[in-house]
Amino acid sequence: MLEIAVLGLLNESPMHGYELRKRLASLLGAFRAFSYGSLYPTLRRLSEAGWISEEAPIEASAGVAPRARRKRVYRLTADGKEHLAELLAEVGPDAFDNEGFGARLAFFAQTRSDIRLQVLEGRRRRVEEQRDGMKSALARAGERLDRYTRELHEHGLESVDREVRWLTELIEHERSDARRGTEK
Amino acid sequence: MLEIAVLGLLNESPMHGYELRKRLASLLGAFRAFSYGSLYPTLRRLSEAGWISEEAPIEASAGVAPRARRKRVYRLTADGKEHLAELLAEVGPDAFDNEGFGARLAFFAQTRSDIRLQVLEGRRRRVEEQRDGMKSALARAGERLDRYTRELHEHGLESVDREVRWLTELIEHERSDARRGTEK
DNA sequence: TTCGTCATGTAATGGGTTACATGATTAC
DNA sequence: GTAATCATGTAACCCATTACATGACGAA
Repeated sequence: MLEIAVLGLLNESPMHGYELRKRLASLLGAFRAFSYGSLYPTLRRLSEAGWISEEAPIEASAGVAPRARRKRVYRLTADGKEHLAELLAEVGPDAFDNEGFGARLAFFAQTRSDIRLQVLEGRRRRVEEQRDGMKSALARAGERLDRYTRELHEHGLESVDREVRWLTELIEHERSDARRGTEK
Repeated sequence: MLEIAVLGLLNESPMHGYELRKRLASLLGAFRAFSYGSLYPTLRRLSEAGWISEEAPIEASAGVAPRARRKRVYRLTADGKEHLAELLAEVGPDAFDNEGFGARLAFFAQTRSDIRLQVLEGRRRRVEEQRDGMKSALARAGERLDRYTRELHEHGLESVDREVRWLTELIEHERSDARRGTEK
């Protein structure tokens, strides 16, 4: 999750950790922020794996030892680019849960069109299942539930219902794009 | 979170762990399930704290030693009832995030009316802040965003917007209930 | 010169999941 | 008699947060 987000952002442009965190927050819509306590260790790990390179700040030459250890700029390596492409193309179960889907959608512009469609459809299937489960649970227990619990469930149901419709629109859009691409 | 959910459910009726987990899943609308790996240790902890009591299955008297260690039924103690009331009345920041609010709303029927109003209003304030943040972020970056990221943000914005309106309805309902209660 | 914010990091902790292990009970 | 599901539990792990610590830089 953090991994895919970091690699995806660094694919757009090299950055240092602090900046990365801000872009992360705005990208993921403030619903996920990630603290430095997880970001920096992740950068370390990705660097050790060879997926990103770490451009240390310029060491001053003379013996002044300014020890200005600032702005370590990270950039995606060729291996990292490849790894990111693999991650984005993984359409396993993780790609359809809230987090995984959000991360993938955020980098859809960097994703192959056929994969985009698979992700969208898988996500829709998942959300539909959730919706159906909620719907039947509500139908079964609806009368016995107190006002607040029912209200909570109904609002939740409407939310997933809206998401299904939204996904359907995205899928249709994606399909018509694909058609336009092949027919001529 | 698990603590409040477990205590809240046990306040409705005594139950054993397995059953508790199922009720938890349906109560929290399948968006949170909790595995046994967290449920049983929690039951142990709550039991040690004296908030719930553990009714071990009946030991057979004769020397047959049936070691039937099944269905440990848990029930809320007087201390536990008190503790639950305190938890539900805590209107700190935790009460307004997704998890905390969901847990509290699920047990609103067991919550004092004035606390209900505080929780609803705090939650609304929180979601409004989120909405405003998203709105201005979208206004600032909207044009530069690629189609998918924008779509994701817009859908997110609509969702929080809907939640604000929903909360407003709940609050008004709550207020009119309170009026009906005092005016005569 | 002091305050805000930029910038990087670590250690302790937390709250959970996964995978595993065991066995009783029920339905077929 | 065997499969499903009821029922309880543990150990290893994971991914993150919190709190802390440090210090540079720009603006008032």
